[in-house]
Amino acid sequence: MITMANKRTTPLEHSNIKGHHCTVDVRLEKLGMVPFFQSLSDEELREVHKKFSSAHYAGGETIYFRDDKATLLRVVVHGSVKLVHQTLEGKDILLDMLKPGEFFGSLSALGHEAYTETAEAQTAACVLSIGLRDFRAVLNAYPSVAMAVLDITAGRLASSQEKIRQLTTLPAEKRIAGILRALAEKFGEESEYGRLIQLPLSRKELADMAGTSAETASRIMSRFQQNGIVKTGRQWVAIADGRRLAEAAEE
Amino acid sequence: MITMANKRTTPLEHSNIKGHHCTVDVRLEKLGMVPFFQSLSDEELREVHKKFSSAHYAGGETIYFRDDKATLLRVVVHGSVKLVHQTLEGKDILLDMLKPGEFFGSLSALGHEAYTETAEAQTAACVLSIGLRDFRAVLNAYPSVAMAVLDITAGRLASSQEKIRQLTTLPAEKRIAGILRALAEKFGEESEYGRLIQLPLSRKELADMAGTSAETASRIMSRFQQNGIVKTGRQWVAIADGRRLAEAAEE
DNA sequence: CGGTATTTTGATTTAGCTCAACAGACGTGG
DNA sequence: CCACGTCTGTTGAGCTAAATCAAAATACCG
Repeated sequence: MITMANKRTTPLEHSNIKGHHCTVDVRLEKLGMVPFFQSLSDEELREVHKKFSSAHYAGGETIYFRDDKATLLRVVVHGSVKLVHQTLEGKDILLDMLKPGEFFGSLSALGHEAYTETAEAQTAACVLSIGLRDFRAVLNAYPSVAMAVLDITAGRLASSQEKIRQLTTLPAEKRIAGILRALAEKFGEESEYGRLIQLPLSRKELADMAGTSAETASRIMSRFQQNGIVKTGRQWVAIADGRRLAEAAEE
Repeated sequence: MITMANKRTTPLEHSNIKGHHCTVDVRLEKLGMVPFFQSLSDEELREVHKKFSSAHYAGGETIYFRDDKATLLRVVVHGSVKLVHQTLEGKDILLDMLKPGEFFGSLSALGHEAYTETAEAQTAACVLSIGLRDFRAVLNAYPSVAMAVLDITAGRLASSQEKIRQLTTLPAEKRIAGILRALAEKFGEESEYGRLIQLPLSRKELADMAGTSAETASRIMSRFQQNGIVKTGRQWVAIADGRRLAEAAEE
């Protein structure tokens, strides 16, 4: 249970992780928690782990840019990473926010393709990476891993199509409500304000996820707060009334 | 080169395929053309083919409904199939249009999941299907096939995210222009009208692909026709000036 | 030739964008 | 610890692309 004296001070836990937290032990442990490596034995896991190298990023730091040559597949070990499509006119699309255990980067590229999005550490983050060639070798060696990766990718495709549906059929308010629900599900922790989304989450980011403008996102959040559905401040959001939020997302 | 006397009569070739066209020979030949089976030898292909059964659908016929229990993976052998998200208010989202060699249906479901979209034969179509369990066995037996399926799925995820970008950043006209380009690329054949999209393609379908209304799609198509960019009639579209269409899709 | 489905076109409405100004929070350095 | 500058968020006022509503016109089908 997180508590704060001053209502408006950010209630987020700032995990001031330093580079030294990414020890081999932590990395191995986290790698075993990655969904598609769960089928591996400790022995196999240790073998696979050798192929990975680790890196640490400060919050806000870019991990790779769109159109960079895609050579690595990465796994979030600690912190959170966001995937962004940046457009020419400075309008961003926030595609996904990843938490430990999720992978990103290149998959299909047999070699010389480029990343289709930019990856940025949202909080301080520890990330493992493996060369594509090595990863393909792992997939060949362990069909169960390949299967799991396929399942996850197919799942992401389904979510992406669901998002298209929401963009074309739902008004901004319902889209935001849906996004808040998903974020609370994924990053939420109980707090005195309700289910607190453990991420620095600005209006602009919400807007970029919902495909709307920061102003519209702000207005909608104000309305939600007035109605007692959320409690929110600068860079943070907590769900005060999940029931009513679900209703607001209702179609 | 397709020619027609009357300008307004549909210039589409109506492939009046009958059930008997889906012979074993044709099926085997087509299966070999499927991207993810290309790595297999004739021997292996014949073996895999045994697991498939075939079905024929009339144009407009539904192959499966959203929320049906997902048990089969299917491959288009002849004709075209469209994948649609139907919403409560009758607003459809056209997710994809598939041509021979492409697969659809369930992938990840290890068992008791449901289809996330509805599949409908757009023209008369011949479709092969394989039980999920059998397909997983094929993937396990032939890692190269699993790899190819993963590549294709990752590619579809990228397209889907690209579509999200277009929906949130581009005006309807540019989205339609982009869609016409993609369709012409995939289904186009040269004709007296220019590159003719070999599909029955209504304004409503275009609208459902672009996430706009049929009226808006109609207005945009009229404008394109006035400018000499396309030639179009009831249920058909041909690209008269690919250059200018590309400009219209420009961002 | 009548009936139906598709497309076009017009008129009106509106959600949400943009522009603009302001206010609150945060951090930093004095 | 306070003053100041810089972000982030709030709020208001118009504006616009596109939705919706409503006919009419055109193409296809038997």
